[in-house]
Amino acid sequence: MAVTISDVAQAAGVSKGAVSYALNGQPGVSDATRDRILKVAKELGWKPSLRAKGLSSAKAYALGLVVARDPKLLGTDPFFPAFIAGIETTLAEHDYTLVLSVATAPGAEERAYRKLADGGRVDGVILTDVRHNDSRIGLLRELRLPAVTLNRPDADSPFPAVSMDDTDGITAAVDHLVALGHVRIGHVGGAQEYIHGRSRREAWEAAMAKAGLAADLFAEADFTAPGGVAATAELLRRADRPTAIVYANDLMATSGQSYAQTQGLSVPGDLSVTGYDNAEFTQYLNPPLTTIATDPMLWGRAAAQALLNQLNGTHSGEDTQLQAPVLLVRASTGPAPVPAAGRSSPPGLSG
Amino acid sequence: MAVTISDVAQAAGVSKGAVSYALNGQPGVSDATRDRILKVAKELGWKPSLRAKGLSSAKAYALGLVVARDPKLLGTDPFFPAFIAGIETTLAEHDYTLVLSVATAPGAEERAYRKLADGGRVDGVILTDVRHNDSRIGLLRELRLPAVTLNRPDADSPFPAVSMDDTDGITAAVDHLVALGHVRIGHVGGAQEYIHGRSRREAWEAAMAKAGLAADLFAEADFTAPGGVAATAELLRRADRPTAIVYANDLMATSGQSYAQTQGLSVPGDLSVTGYDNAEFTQYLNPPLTTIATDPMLWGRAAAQALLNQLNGTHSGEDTQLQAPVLLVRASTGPAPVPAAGRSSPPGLSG
DNA sequence: ATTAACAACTGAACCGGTTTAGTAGATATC
DNA sequence: GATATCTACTAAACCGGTTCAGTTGTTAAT
Repeated sequence: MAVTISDVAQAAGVSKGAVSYALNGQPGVSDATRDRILKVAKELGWKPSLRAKGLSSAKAYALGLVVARDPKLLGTDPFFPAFIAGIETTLAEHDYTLVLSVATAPGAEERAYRKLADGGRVDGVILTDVRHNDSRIGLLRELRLPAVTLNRPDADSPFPAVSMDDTDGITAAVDHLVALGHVRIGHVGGAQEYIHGRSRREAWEAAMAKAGLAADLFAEADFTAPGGVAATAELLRRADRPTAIVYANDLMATSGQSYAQTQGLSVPGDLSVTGYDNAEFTQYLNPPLTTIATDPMLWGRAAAQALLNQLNGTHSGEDTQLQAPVLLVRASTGPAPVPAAGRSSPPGLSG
Repeated sequence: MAVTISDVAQAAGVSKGAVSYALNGQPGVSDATRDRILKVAKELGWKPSLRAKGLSSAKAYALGLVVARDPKLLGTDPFFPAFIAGIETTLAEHDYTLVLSVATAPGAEERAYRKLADGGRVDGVILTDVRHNDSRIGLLRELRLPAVTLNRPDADSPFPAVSMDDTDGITAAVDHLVALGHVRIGHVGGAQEYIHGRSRREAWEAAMAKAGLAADLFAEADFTAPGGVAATAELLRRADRPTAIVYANDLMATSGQSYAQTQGLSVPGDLSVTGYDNAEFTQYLNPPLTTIATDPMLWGRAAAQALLNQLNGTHSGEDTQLQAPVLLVRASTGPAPVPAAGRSSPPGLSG
């Protein structure tokens, strides 16, 4: 068997308690004794059992993350891996690990949170993809599970939030398009059930209003590629079809751009396109995608830190506000097309 | 505080031991008593503490996965999210959770495994991205941490493996290109340090040999987009440049295709391209990418199952062999170009 | 000189389960 | 009728830490 605290205590000629004090830097042992104990512990290669520690101190030394996504969609989202990497960089500095749960089926999400809470597997969870009137907030309160939310929920939430304002990025995209002479700038939004779906649409509306333009070219989609195609098709069918579309994420922008091209439109000649997230593949699209670069890793770091602070009681009480994302201009945006005399539709869109 | 086994015992008028027997379906209690105990437990809402269970039964009820990747690269890989989702579907049926570790810095990988092993945070780990002479195998043996590897390591490994043969997919891609009349079929390989990097190259070589073609158009890259660009550039600079390139993954194929297009080559007119993985965005490329569709979710399921089997001693001793991936033909592959008389290079490649 | 305060430790209780050893009562064995 | 066997249970040890309540020896205060 592995070496335990008793082995160390015996080898050092002290009691278990003394070893515990020595290890945890608590008073109750002299410096000389502490050094001796630590030396013996090192020699024996003692690694305190997390299980025993957890039992006696009623902590799990783990944080939970439940990702609710269609598995098909999961692989397409560049956010999570980087976000998780960010969480890890924070946890690596503390004695915590990350327990990841993927809920693919409906209903599985709540079960996942209960599973994490029930046996005391985690000390707290990070809530992503916060929804309008998110039921998870009540659930977590009922389960007495500490949490941190990504962005502040619209419903009343007792949990600290780590926010990254969408407004600036979307505003920058709209401003960029306006500067290029675009007037009919559409928006393909993510599911409005998600607060980041909403906030991006609201940011688009606000930016349009600021520019004195009507925000009437909106199509709701669901952050997926097929959804992006459908929403793009809908916007392009309109009589006053947009000359530019601001998408709520890269995947929809990618599929939307691809769809427009198959319809005979030139990007950016006939249609300018912007994404959101700066997924790496977007720079290899044809044309490379103008998009908004967020920093998911930083977000992960901050969220984990906020949760740890809350757990050890050093939470400031204020939400963490992260730096706003920046617009990356690439080749998918260009000057607004000059309307050709006597022809209102571009080729390929006659249907 | 939460309700414990003692509360249940007291409420049911039995000893703690009886409750434990009743809960775990062990003999030692009559059916009548068992029912009564379970009923009381349910009424009180008792959820046995995983921590206590873990301490007394010396189990963590968790599996570990260490992902060693540059954070930049992480978000681009469609494999992991789906793979993890697969692991979860298996774990959901058992009382296990997944502990995820992301190692971004060099050296962090070994630390991550040690961290998981030391405190007894996990009962076993799943090893992905197995490398040539992978040092982790010795490490895990030293740490006495059970494991399952994805694909069988080339070095001697005591751990069961879950394998998905690359050969068939790559062979199908080469055959497809040969059928289209291609003769100079190159391969942009992943890092040859990885056994899946090697096996894909070997599969390409074997398929070329089978078709009576020379396998001399090889360029090693590293599974990243910039690497794909560099390797593609190298192949296209050759005097006998390829008319088709089989890439070891989608990301390199994407960036390689993009690079070829910027050099004035038409895909597939001048150059046919195939990927590997079937990342969702590949169908929205311009042209959509011919690629090889694996099933990472299935792989995750199988790996988790194999590890659980090993942990409870029901491991069969044989490696699990998964179904081979299939070729998805899309528009990035087409007939080999007919050499134009008097011109050996296409436009744009004069430099 | 006496008491108080304190530092440095020990022994034991405790966290919430599992598991072993033991016991009482019923039933079977000869 | 004495002994063995089985069932259904209990009490207590145990897992490996943390922490509380004492104990001892030393220094400070009066």
